[in-house]
Amino acid sequence: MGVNSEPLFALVDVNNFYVSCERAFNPHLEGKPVVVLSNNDGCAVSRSNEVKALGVKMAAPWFMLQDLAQQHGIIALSSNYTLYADMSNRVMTILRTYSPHVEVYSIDESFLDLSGMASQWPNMTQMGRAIKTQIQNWTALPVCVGIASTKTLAKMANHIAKKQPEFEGICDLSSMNPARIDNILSEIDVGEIWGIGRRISERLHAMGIASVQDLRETPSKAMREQFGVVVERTCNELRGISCIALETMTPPHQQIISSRSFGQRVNTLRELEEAVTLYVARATEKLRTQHAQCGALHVFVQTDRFKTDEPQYNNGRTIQLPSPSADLRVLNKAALWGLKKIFTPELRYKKAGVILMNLEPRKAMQGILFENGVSKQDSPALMNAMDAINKRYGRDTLRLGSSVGFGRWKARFDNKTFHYTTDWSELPKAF
DNA sequence: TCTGGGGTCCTAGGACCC
DNA sequence: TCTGGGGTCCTAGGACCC
Repeated sequence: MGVNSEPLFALVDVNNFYVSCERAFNPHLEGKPVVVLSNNDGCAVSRSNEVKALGVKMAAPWFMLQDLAQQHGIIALSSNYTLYADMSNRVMTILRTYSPHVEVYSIDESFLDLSGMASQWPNMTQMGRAIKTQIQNWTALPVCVGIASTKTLAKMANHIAKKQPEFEGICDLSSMNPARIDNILSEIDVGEIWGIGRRISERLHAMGIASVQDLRETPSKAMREQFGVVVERTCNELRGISCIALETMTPPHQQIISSRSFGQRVNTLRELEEAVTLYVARATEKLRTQHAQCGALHVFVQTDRFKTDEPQYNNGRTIQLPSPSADLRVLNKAALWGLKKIFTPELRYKKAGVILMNLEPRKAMQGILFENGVSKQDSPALMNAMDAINKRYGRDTLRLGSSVGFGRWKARFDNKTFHYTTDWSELPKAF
C-alpha cells in the first residue's frame, strides 16, 4: 500500500480461463459451447458462457452431460495444464506493468495494489479498460476487472463486472455513488461473497440475511459470535474496512498432496501399493523442486462415496518420520507401511493419496569425497556423477567436500546418511 | 460403466508439563 | 472430602478457496 493513501485494490480475472486458453489457439471454438475436462475426462472444470447458460455446474460429471452435449453440440477438450500455466504467466507479466504490487492469487486471477495510483489515471475505470484491452490484444484472453477499497469488495466488483453487461467488464466501486452500491448489492445473494461458502450461506439465509447488502448491515460483532473471526473480517471488508492485506510474497507451501481417483475401482493391497508408490514419487518430485523436506507423511484411501448402497470406508494414517527427509525410498517405505495399517480387504477402493506434511527448507546435501590423490579436476567420472545428481535433484543438491583416503568415495546425504562406494555411477541411485 | 485435484485457515479437545 | 491454573503442542474436523 502506498504511503498516506487510502487502500485501493483491483481484482483481474480471466473469464472461463481454460476454455479461453483453448480458444486463443483455436478460433473455431469461438461462440460454441465448450468445456475443458479434468483428469481422466471425469468432470467439466471450465465452461464457456454458452455451456453455463445450459445450466452446467462447475465440476459436473461429464458422463451425466452426454444427452445435453449431444443436443447442443458441446465440444469437450482434455486439459492441457502446460498451456494454461504459460498463458497465465503472460497475463501476470502484463499486470505487473500496471502496479509494482501484484498478488497472484490463482492461475487465472490476481490482486493489484492501486493505492496512491489514482492520480496517474483520469479515473480508475479507464485503467481497468486499459488492462482489459491490452490483455485482449496481447494474449487473446478476455478478462474482467473489479476495483474497490478492500479485497473482498474488489472480488465483488469483479463479480458485478462479469454478470452485468452494462459494465462492459469493468466495475469500480470506489468511485460509485453509495446509494447505487446499496442498490446493486441488495440484488446479489450473500453466498456470492468471497469467503461465504455453501454452509455459512445456508445459515445466513435461515437468519434472514439473504443479500450482500443484508450482511453489510449486520453488526460484525454478532457475526463473530455466530461464525468466528473469519466471517467477522469479511463483514468489515464489505463495509470498506480493509482487513486482508495484499500478499506479494508467496510463502512456501505447507503441504504437498498427490492423489487420484481410479478409473476403475481396485480391491487388492497390491494395486493400492502401486498407486501410492506413484503418488509418493510425484509428491517427492515437487518436494525437491521446492528444495524442501518433510517431517511427516499422510497416506489415505477412500471407497466410492457415490455408491451409497455399498459399505463406505475412509481411512488414513500419518507417519512421523524419524527425521525430516526428501528421500524417495524413505518416504515410500513410510507410505507403504501406513497403507498396510489401514488396508481393509473386501472393499472396492476409488481413491488413494499421500500428503507430505511439516515441510521445511532442505539443507543441501554435501560432503562428496573422492579417492586419495584424485582431485576433482582430473576425475571426469566424479564430475559426471555430480552433474547427473545435480541435474536431477536441483543445483544445490551436492557440494564438493574434502578428500579422505579410504580408497573409496563417500557421499553424505542430509547430513546423516553415508554412502560408500568405489563406483561413482552408483551414487545417483543413492539419492 | 463413467463423479477433480489441489490448497489454506480456524477451532476444539486431549495430552502433557510445571 | 477437598481436588489449581496456566501454558504448549498436536490432531482431527470443518469451513473456505480455485
